Amino acid sequence: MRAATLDPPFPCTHCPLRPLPGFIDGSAEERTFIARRKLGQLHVVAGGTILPEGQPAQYMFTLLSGWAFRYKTLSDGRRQIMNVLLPGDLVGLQSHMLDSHRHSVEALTDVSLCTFGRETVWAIYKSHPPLGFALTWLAAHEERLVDDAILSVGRRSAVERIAALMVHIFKRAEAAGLKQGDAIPFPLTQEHVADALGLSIVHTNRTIQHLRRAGLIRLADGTLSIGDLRALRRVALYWEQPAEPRPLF
Amino acid sequence: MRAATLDPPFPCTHCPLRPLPGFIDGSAEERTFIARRKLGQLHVVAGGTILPEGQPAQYMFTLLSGWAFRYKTLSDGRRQIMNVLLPGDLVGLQSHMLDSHRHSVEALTDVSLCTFGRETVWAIYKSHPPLGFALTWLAAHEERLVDDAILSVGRRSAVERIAALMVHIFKRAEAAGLKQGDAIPFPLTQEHVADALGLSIVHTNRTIQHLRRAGLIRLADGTLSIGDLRALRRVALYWEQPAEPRPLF
DNA sequence: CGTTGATTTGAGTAAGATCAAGTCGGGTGG
DNA sequence: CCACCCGACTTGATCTTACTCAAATCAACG
Repeated sequence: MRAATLDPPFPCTHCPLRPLPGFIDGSAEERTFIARRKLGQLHVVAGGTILPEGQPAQYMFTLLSGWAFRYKTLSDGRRQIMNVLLPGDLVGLQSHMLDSHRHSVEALTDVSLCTFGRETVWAIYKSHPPLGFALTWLAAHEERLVDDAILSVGRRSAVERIAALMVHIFKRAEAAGLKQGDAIPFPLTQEHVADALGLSIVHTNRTIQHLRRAGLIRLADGTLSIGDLRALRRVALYWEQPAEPRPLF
Repeated sequence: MRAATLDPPFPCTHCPLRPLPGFIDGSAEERTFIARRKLGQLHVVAGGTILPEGQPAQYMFTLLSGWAFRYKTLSDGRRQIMNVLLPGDLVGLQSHMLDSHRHSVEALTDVSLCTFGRETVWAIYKSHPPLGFALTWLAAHEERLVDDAILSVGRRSAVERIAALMVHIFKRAEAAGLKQGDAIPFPLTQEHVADALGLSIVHTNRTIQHLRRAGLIRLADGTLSIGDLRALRRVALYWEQPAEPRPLF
């Protein structure tokens, strides 16, 4: 399943993410500090495992391109997806702090990741306090995403959950520069959606169709577009604060 | 509902939490740094609001004594409890990073909190890198708790959820030094349990009774004890790593 | 002693799960 | 080129878990 290669460092000066409006530039000095620390790019094919639950943490990554997701499983195989990971997202910060991976991460599409060594994290705090702060910021931000997710899974109905997830992913993909026209790529299968929302596949399917027939989402061929965002938000009881610019490592 | 008073600083040298085995001591220098930054103790009565969702973040707290919980609500009132807070837990770190409270925090019992000002967080990163690291550690740890919670809510049955919650709270209360004999205080009502697990009150009640009759938990008069921890774990499909010692602010 | 919050019980219902097939499209190998 | 395979998606039928509504109990408290 796993096919991974480590390429020589892609020059951070040509980082495709940094120029996006959603990311904080940081000082030139900080940027070169990060660039120097980068070990290279890891490529993982769709379906491959990026981090395996239980193993000791070794590297930390920034997702450079492609989609991934974070999940846990129960011993009998039931799976819960905690979060979807998009370009710019940090992979493995939590694992790094707690010394071992408390969840798995799997590539949803072919993926490339900027790779950092274990010692980098500590170096950040010691020599670049603002970057240390940024790391905590990212941890707090990630926690907020999971907080939102648990609200959905615990208290929203199936339609509301699907609607909320679609809005959420749409906005994040947009911020990551993935929107083309009025559509974003949507590489999740209905099984992924089900596992993210605590629903069965069958019910997920019927609920998606319901939203499709209501004209609230267009979802086909791995592409999602939303006709009336406000209406979909209303269905989901979902209002988020406008996304703040975020640090990038 | 809210009744809060701010007392003059309780001397950190007599901190009742620091000596507990679950907490990291830190250097004497770090301890005095924290002690100096402490503004005083905030007391909130049971049922009072500690942080209100939506408001700008102003203070950060360490829960010194009592129980609290973190939650979000949907616009129609449905409530999801994300996490229970015990002595030693940091309150409002996430809010601090994201500038405003993305969730509410309510006191479950009468509560007292060590209070820190907004500027303290930044000072930590600038002058005490290891404490900055510890802050991120705590954020990562909190995220792990929510990750575990969403696994329960999304993929465990009602019995499994209740069982997992009981084990989880029991172990955490124990680590916070709250175990007396083989029992811990359990100030949550069944409504709290329901809102933490995404269940209705009625079903929560029946499920708790089920576990009681099976002899797996004793829960009465605000007190919880567990006869056979291993058996309860088996019911919950719940195995956690042994708790690591954690930083304390 | 009435009120209030928490827990409990009963009855009926609905949302969503499970089981079982079937479709559809894109590879793959003969 | 075509048969067939496989994964993703669909559909139908049935069943179960958990929800809703309603009311009773019970203890604490003023």
